[in-house]
Amino acid sequence: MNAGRTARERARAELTREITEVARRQLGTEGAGGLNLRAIARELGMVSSAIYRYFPSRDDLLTALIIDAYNAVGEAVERADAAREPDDHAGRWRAVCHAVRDWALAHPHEYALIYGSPVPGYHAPADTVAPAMRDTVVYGRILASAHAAGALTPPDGFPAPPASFSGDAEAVRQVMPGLPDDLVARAIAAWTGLFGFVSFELFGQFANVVDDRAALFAHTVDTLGRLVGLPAAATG
Amino acid sequence: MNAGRTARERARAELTREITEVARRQLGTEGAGGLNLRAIARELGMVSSAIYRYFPSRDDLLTALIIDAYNAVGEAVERADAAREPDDHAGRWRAVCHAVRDWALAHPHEYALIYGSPVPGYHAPADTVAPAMRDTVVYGRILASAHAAGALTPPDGFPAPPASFSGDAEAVRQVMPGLPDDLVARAIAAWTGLFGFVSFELFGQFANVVDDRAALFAHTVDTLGRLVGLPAAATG
DNA sequence: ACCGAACCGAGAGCACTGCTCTTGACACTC
DNA sequence: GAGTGTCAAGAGCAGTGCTCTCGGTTCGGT
Repeated sequence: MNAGRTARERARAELTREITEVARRQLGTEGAGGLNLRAIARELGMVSSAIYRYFPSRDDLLTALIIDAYNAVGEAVERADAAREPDDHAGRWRAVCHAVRDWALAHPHEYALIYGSPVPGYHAPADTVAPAMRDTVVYGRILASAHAAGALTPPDGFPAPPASFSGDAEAVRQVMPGLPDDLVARAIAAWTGLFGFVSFELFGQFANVVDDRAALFAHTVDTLGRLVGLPAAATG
Repeated sequence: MNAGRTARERARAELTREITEVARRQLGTEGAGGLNLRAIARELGMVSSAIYRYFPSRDDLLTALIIDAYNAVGEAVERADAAREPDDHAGRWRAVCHAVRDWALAHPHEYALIYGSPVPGYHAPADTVAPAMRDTVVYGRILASAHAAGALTPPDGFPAPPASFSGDAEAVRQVMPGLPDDLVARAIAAWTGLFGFVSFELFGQFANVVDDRAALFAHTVDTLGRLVGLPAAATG
């Protein structure tokens, strides 16, 4: 997309990219909130006010980083999913979950930026919602395809969702078409459970409690997958 | 604990309390990171440097607030648990989960402070670990007592945790004695799932997706409770 | 080829932050 | 009552996000 246009525009695009790059590195060492326009400018050998030619405010820079982060985790998830055989639904689920955790462990501050507490005073603009959905879409696709293939055999003995849930279930079915209400509810529980685990691990809630987090995570993923009806013991 | 001592010491304790109180209110409107020593001083009619007589740094004030928040949620959970009949394990589980969510919804910024992304540059001192355990201890006590009463009938068809998990399970059994490894693993999944749900709800991940969050939460709590073996349909 | 307009970086400056240091007044202890 | 430790106040430092103005460069239309 960078091909044509004037020299000025190419320089602008290049500098914009450099700014976000330095900002992302600064985010990696300092965390959000420690994001420092003047330090970015210093590292780029320019003056702080020049940054404002490219980002009208600190929040706009943050928004760019948030979108990047959503896209990064979304891409990681998509790649992990694509690497599996399409009808290996349990394998895809497992791969996707581990992709989320691996990405989070590799980019803790970016994970915190999108799945941690919202930055004070910052309110996400509409541009973020599409990238924010990428991983969820993949997740829904896996379950929908598993359900369509008749590969979901959810364990019973679990309560049914209340009738009032059917409206929300219908909305969620946009990303996982065909699933009945009770499986939609379980899918949400599994999805939030996944991120709950990763957040606990990343934010230090497991300190001095769980040591072999990788093993427990793998087992938790299997348990949550089983909850939505994926087959229990596959090869991996 | 405030009874004796000199007037000076009482004044000091009083002012310390007032500072944390104003800080907590400021936290509620601005969120952490927006916590502003000068504004606190202004509201108290004193000069900013005077604050440093009571808290050596902004981080120490934050630590006090974190401890307060852990204690607040811990107390809410303890109260919810105590209000139920001791052998109504499903009811206690449900009450505890709803207490967590209710408290979080009532104090979103304080929840974010302790269960959201860690504050940049801040590292929790040891004083925080005991208050941080209060809710977990209650949770473990419920499951342990349910297990001891033979009230846990976990659904089967779920995978067993790997043998390597037994070490961690032994450690976790300090707060839920008697539970077998597989139930310890499921208990952690349920606990992280609970906070994953609350975090998703509070941090905006459910926006435009789930509408009737209270209903879905109640059902998720029942589902997670069933996962660890609590009876499915009780009166509530 | 030129010329006005748009864009650019530099720099000064504003209001604000956390934090430090010094000063003079007060309260408590002996 | 003298001496000592504690206190709030104030000035000040280094740093922040952001605004505005200033010359220089580049672009697009004529």
